[in-house]
Amino acid sequence: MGRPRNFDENQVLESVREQFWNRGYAATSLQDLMTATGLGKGSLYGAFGDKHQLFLQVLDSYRDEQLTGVRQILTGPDPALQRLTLLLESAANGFAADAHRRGCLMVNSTSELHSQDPEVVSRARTTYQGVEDLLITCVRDAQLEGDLDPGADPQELGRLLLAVLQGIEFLAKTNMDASALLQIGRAALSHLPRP
Amino acid sequence: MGRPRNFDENQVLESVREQFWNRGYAATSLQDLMTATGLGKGSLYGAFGDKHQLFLQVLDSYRDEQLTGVRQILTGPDPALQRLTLLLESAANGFAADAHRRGCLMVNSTSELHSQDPEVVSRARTTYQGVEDLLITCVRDAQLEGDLDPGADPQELGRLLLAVLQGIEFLAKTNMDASALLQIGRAALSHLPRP
DNA sequence: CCTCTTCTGGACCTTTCGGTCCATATAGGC
DNA sequence: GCCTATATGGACCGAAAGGTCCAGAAGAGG
Repeated sequence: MGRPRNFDENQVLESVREQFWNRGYAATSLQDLMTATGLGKGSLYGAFGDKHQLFLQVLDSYRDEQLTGVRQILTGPDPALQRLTLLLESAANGFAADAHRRGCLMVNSTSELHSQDPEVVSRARTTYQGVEDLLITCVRDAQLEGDLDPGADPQELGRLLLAVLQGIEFLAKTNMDASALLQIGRAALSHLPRP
Repeated sequence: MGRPRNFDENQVLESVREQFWNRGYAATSLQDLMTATGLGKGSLYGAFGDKHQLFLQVLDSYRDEQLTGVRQILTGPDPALQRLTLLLESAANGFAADAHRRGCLMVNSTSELHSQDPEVVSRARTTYQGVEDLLITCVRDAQLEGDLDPGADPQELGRLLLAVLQGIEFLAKTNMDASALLQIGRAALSHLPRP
């Protein structure tokens, strides 16, 4: 009943995500979103609510994709230590490969809005809690496989790797050399306690 | 000659910094800056130029203070390894102690503006290049003092510590527990290669 | 004490912001 | 082929943005 939507919601969310990613939340205007999606205000408001609600939906889908990506890397068939290496290396390479060094949308959004928008903070918290859990599990696997010191605290190592990951993300935005970013990731792993 | 300034420039820069720190660049309006400083537009524009120029001056003074603070910690009389510990611990404690978890102004500004404002990126780059240099020197000292493996690459270790520092800064903004932040800093140091 | 130069605060301007509203278009259900 | 319900895009709104400008205030120098 009624007239059907004339656009694909996921596709619109992708275009909107690009805008927020390129300019940040406050600096992207409704006009930017309209031109990026080709939609009018009526459609945007009807389908997603106001600017803030639309932004949160972008963050939700982004978080889901991020967690899925990390999970894929950290639960592959290779040895656990190798999976951890792959994660850090692909993060460093990925951040460096982006010509505009945009970094991670969730990180940028958190940095911009954390002191004014609890809903953004809550999404950041669940995202990185999720990544932390995946890392800890993978560290535990590496201990079971005999590649890391079984006496070490897996939570401590997982959190350390999470911090290094975020550090690489930020330093990429300061235009640090790609080789230096990679060096940091490899250094973090090479100094984990061995059995 | 002429009427003298009716305010202290450094004091005004401090008030302005607080505003930018609390709300970010795009979200603080000229009105915010006027009420925060008690000055009119004429005075603000006359003394500091437009909003963007004023912001850059805030970043400059902030960078100087940051580098001075880090230098003070990393060149103290204690053993070098202990100085490194002090830096990471005071960073973790400092970020956690802020009730609003505002993080570092330079980091927040970089995350918000790096893809639109090369002048901000350049300030971030010099800031963290400076911190990196200080860290590398301190690592080298620790090697000379026999507390770290003299065969390790000091640049690699310094950069790793820089990344951990930035990681802690970010995770603080996601409301990670203060104890977890501290744990990360200590873990990073405890797993550095010993002689 | 008068003048000259700079500072000061607010009036004012243009533009753009996010958001609402509505006349029209359009497909599904009967 | 209606009728109904939703989608659509743009007109429209008040508020707020950043920036300019100016009349008056106020020391410093002679």
